Amino acid sequence: MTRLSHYLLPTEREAPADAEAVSHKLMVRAGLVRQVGAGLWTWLPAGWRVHQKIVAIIREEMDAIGGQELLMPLLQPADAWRRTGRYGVDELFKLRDRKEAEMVLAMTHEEAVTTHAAGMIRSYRDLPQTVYQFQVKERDEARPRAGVLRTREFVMKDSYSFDRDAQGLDLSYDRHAEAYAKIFDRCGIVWYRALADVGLMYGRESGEYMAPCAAGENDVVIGPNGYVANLEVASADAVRVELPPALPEPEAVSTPDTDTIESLAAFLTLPAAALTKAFPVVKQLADGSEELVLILLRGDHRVNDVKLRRFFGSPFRQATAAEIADRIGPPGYLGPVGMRDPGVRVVLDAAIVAAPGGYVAGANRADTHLRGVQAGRDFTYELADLREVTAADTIGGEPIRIEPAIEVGNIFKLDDYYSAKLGANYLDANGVSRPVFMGSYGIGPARVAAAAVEQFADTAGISWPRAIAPFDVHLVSLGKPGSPERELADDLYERLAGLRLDVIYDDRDAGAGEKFADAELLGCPLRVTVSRRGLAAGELEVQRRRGAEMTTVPIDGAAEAVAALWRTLP
RNA sequence: CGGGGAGUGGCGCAGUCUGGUAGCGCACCCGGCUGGGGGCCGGGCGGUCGCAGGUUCAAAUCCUGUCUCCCCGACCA
Repeated sequence: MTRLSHYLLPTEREAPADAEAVSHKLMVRAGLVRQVGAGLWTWLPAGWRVHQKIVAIIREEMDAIGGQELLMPLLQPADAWRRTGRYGVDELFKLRDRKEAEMVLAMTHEEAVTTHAAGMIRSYRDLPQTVYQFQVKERDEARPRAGVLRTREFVMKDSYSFDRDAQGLDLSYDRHAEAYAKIFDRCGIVWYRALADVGLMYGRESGEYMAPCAAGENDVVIGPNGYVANLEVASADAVRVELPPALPEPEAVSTPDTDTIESLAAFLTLPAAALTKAFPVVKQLADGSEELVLILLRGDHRVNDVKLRRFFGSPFRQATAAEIADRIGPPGYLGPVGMRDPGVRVVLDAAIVAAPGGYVAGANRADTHLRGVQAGRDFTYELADLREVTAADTIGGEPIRIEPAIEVGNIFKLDDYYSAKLGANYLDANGVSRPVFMGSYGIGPARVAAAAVEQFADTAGISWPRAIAPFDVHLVSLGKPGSPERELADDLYERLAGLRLDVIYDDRDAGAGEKFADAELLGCPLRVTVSRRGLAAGELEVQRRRGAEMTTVPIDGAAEAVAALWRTLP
């Protein structure tokens, strides 16, 4: 019998002073987690029950698509990480053993699993395979934050698929996508699958599973017809803008002390969208060479770094003041026409040419801008979608939303990136050696829990989806030990447990208010109250946590009635 | 990594400017009352004031160094 009088559930009336996120405050207050250090958390018994319920759901769905559970070590030799090029990653914890051998604490397990694949998979007959584990990951985060949302150590479900070729990988990837949809639906959270950046090191395709919530660190763009994309990669139609007519040729305008878009717009009494913003960057190529590029955007738009990096296919940095002065013009008055070095490459954001008319651009001379500038006629350019979507944009004429969200899972097509580097090859039916095609798929159970807290909390506390609540029923007994209502509660506990419900039984010698407040804080889907009052009336009070609706059930057959009600809950 | 803030009993805080016996609320322990929204009365326990060094007759308080934690941003294979 799980009695609250003997259960380690240290609830707090007040949240930690330094907590900001709702999930951080409530998970601490409800006695689910306690902090050990920055980004390092202990899961207390009730919190661990939530975590393990999420794990159980994931395990069932991974098994359902043929996943095979295994366990790989957290502590690993550095060698494989050097070979995949990931040893230099800042977030990777590095250490030495007593023999001074270089070791790492794994942040994921591609190196280990691919090394195993290289040793165990020989023939096309050995493929496909999918393995998975629940294992701790270690990341030396620059800034852990928001309770268990962003930590340095956390359990991840990571799975890895091995296929003969890209088509096989596509199937494994799709099967994971189906499993993930079931997992997040079963966990009862609101989620989106978003288009995502694959990063520089990765292959073809990836998806991010995003749970919208206020504490989210990512922004997702949600449009019509199921369009959902991470803001990093999202595209949309910019707000239309009325432009001044194009002039036969650019015309210089004196614009003293207008080196910001705001001041220039005010000076010319034009909307910011009728101006152009010049953003000089330096593309950094793998061979160490660099190239100065001028990015041109509408005045009301911002550069999206991820899009620009993808466009270049390489990292970039902002140009230095010296580089700008030498080859373009004075800061605040940059533009594509009349650059000191006319050979500087100009890349135009697609939103600029979407509207006809003449733009204003810097003249590359102090205190001077040009009016009536037309791309193509006045300068040569390349076109690319490089701007960050704004909430005012539309898609197909429909409005969009931008919501903060937390990434609870992701799926990647790695192709042969790791297998090629670590020699994971097999012989095909013709005896030809080929690299294994891999996929990598993660879910963070802690983030699923935190997202559920964020999404459903109210002023009284947490409101768990029933599938991942620490307990199904919070049984509250009022009255003194030894009283008839206590005896009834004891009996009810056994009956509910007999119906395979998980019950937490508040048998403490405490006031009703305290017990109710703790029950609402902990957030189990049903609260059942046994009291003298109810006993006299022959009924029990049942409160649904979500919405706080009260009902009563007759004492006779109460357990069955509670179980039936529980099955109807979200 | 840049900026800002904070370390005083389990939690939340005051005291630091202006050096002089370490306090408050909650929690906790004991006794009693109460028993449907964190109730009441009485009596208690608990703190090397993050750490180290210095100044001083005397340091939570002043000085130096250091560690840790939080928030915003950058970053986030």
